[in-house]
Amino acid sequence: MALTMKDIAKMVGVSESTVSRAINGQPGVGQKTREKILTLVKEYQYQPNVLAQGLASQKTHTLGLLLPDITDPYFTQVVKGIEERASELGYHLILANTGGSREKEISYLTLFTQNRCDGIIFVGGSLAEEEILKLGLNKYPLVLVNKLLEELALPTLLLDHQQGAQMAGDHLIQLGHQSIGLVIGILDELTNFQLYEGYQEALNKADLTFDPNLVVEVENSRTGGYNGLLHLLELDNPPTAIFAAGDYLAVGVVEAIKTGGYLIPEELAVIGYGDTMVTEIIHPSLTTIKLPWKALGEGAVNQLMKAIEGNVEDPFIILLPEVIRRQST
Amino acid sequence: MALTMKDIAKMVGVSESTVSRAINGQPGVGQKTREKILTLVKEYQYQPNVLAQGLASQKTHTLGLLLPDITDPYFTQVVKGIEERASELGYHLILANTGGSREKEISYLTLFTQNRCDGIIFVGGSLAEEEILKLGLNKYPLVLVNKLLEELALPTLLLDHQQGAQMAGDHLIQLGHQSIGLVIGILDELTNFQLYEGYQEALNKADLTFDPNLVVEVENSRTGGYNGLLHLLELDNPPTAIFAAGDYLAVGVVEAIKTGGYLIPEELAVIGYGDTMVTEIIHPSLTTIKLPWKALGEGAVNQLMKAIEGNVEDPFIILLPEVIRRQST
DNA sequence: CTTTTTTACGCAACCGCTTGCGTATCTTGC
DNA sequence: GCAAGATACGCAAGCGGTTGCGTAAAAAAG
Repeated sequence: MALTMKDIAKMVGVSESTVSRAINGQPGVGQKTREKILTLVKEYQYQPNVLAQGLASQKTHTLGLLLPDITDPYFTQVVKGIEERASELGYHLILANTGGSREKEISYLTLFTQNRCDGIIFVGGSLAEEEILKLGLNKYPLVLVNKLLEELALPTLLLDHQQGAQMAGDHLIQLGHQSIGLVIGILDELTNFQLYEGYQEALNKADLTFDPNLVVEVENSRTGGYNGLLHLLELDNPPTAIFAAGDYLAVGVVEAIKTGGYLIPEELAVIGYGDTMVTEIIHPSLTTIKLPWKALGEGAVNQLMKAIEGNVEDPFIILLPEVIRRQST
Repeated sequence: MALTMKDIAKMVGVSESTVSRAINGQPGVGQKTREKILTLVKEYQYQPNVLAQGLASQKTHTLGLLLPDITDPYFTQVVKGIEERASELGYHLILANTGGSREKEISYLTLFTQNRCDGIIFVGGSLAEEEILKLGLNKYPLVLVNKLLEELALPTLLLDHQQGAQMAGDHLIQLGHQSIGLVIGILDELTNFQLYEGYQEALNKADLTFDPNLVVEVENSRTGGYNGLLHLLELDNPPTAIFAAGDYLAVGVVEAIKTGGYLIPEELAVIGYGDTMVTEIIHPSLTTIKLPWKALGEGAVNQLMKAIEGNVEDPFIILLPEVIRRQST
């Protein structure tokens, strides 16, 4: 059995309260006593029982992390950011992989709120407003990442996809392109729609006219990208550059271009979106928009800390992407 | 404040002990009382305080998960397997991303053993025997995944890389190849050495002579693979098939072959190792050896459960890979 | 050297749940 | 209808810490 505070107290010849105060750096302990206690603590490698601590102090120094899929490469970056920041602040993480199932989300959430965690970070996921309310989570320290519940004023961290698309457009325009094709997933999805808007905005700013024919809406996959590009090549005036609004789309696009025998970027430039690992693996390597997923995670922890302390100044934080230039433009 | 057991007890008009027993399905509670309690519990959504429970019962129903890098796509599969199985069994996970730093490993391990977790799963990582011993972990419920500490008889789960390489070799041999090149990372690394042995074994079994010239040892990366293949092409009798002992190596190899103007798989077949996502993204898609990472995670939890109960029958479990045939062979 | 203020420390209640043991109540058998 | 055994339940002592409050001792003030 591990050492308890009582043991330390007995060895030093003081009460448990004094030991507790000494360890936690609280006032009310004499210089010499404190040193004696701390020395013993070091020597015997005493570590307080976190459960007892949590029970007594109502603080667990643990954060609940809820996400739909831990194998998603974007989310792992978020997790890494969260873990690093949390660890710096002396917090630990309980991991809940929900697989997107509402049932699992609810079950984990109730567990988390049941005196297990000081706060919760909710990445993606499908839970809606009503359910959050029903669980009484709206006034629990909870931060949403990459997920917007408009009616709840919960602290939220998002990526500015609109801006990201605009940066992609700007990049191509700066390189002299006047006719830019957009290969994109279905616009019903919010992210895609935001990208679509950003694309338009970039054209507007540069006084280029928007041509709906240059936009192809496809399934967000490699084959989607492939077919999308073939479609664009059939136009009377095919574009000189493509914004493929997703890296997998971009891979398909690049493949289609190469199959068609065109040169990248000389005859057709391509920019992707997302900066997954595939962008460096294909040839030519892909210029893309890098999304600050890890920073999103770090920011989430910072926000959560504020939520725990009860003073979130600015509930909405929106992070900006960045252009990573490689060989395809 | 959440409901406590005392509240429930008061409502039903019994003592806390009875409530406790009713909830935990223990004997010593009358049929009617039990029902009354359970109804109230449902109605008010009472959930016991896990900290108090853990403190009193010395069981936390929590597992510690230690791994070097959560963004590694192999590890995430392991994590997924662990999470699913643990969740099935009513266990939760504390996540420790150590970045491979010993300091963090030790700090997390001591935390875990400090009444926080019922057991630990240690994936990869750099900690050596002595340190495990020093932490008194050799008799703590601990399972190693993808990491071998020979002198400690800790329950361990490994992948049979030797067998995997043999399967790769067999596959190529069955397709009629007699001269098989091996592009591999440095042989000092255990995994690579095992792959190397498996390759030889496959040749032996088929009565093919082993030619050291066909083996190139390179850095485990895309460029490593690229250069490795160029080297093989310079031989007087270049091989007709390549086993690239890693998917990234394989990507480089494929690139080099395509640059050289050869056809895959007609003139040169390629098989990779690992089945990361890249294998489906490159063209032609890569035949590869799939490693059962997720199963490794599930198995780890099963072993850990046995370790917690104190009866591990067979401490060493070795899982077999599988050939995934695609276009490159 | 006394009086007042400050500091150092102990006491004990509490956090919410578990569990061994004792007793009142209920069955069962004769 | 009563002794003996089984059953249902309560009591109270933990589990290992934290913390408000009271007091004795030390330091500062007069």
